[in-house]
Amino acid sequence: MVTNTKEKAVPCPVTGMIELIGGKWKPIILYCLRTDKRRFGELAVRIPAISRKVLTEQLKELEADGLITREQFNETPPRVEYGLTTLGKSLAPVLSEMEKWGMKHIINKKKK
Amino acid sequence: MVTNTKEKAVPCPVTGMIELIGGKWKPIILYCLRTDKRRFGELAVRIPAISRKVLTEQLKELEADGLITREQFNETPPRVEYGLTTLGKSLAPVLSEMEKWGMKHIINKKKK
DNA sequence: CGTATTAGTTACCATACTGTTACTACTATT
DNA sequence: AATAGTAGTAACAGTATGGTAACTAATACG
Repeated sequence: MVTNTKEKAVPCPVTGMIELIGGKWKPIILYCLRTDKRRFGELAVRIPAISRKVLTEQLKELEADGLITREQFNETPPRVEYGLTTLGKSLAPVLSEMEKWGMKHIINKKKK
Repeated sequence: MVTNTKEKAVPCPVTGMIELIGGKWKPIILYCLRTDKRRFGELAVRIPAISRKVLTEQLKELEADGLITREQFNETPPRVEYGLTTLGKSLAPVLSEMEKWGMKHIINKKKK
């Protein structure tokens, strides 16, 4: 975004943020991981609307962007745990504000 | 999102929020309107990467969702001003957190 | 032996999203 | 008379995103 039309374009911090977590699912996945590490199957249960394929893709992207960690245990059946990196944890205030807003303006309205 | 796997699915506040402002452009548009009302052309200049068609669409959706107002002046050449509604203004803390995060973790990293 | 479990992958398809180009109406300016 | 400016719209095209179903490996259980 250009913040001053008379000067050069300035990279917008909001734009940069959207590029990282802008997907339909990423904020939800991060929100789901905010307190604990979770296994792939756990995430799938907690976010029922997402397909496993898309969940895999989103997790890969989040890992590539350094927001989450992936820990694989070579057991049978296999076990994988996802958790937040320091960078991922630093998103907490953002997610928390989103949660607050959603609680106030969406959840309450639906009850009417 | 299901917040407790043993009970029924609970609507996730983050999910609801994403549905409203989850697009690639909506947070940026709202961020752009956070301080002042702006004309269509102004928005187009400040967000150069968006096409006019998509800008029109996104503005319509935001208006339909009650987040922004549209004021049309029947002059020649025509003038239209967009601004935030009370609901739109209530998003300020969310956008502000996004801005802070972006400043810290994206803008600074690019300078390296 | 047949089935269940976990965390995926692969192939294929449908829809959503985004972009480009050209066009509108009306007036002021050159 | 031609051009510029505003805020779009219409038609069309391409890309991105998301979904389904079938399949994998290794072991445990009945």
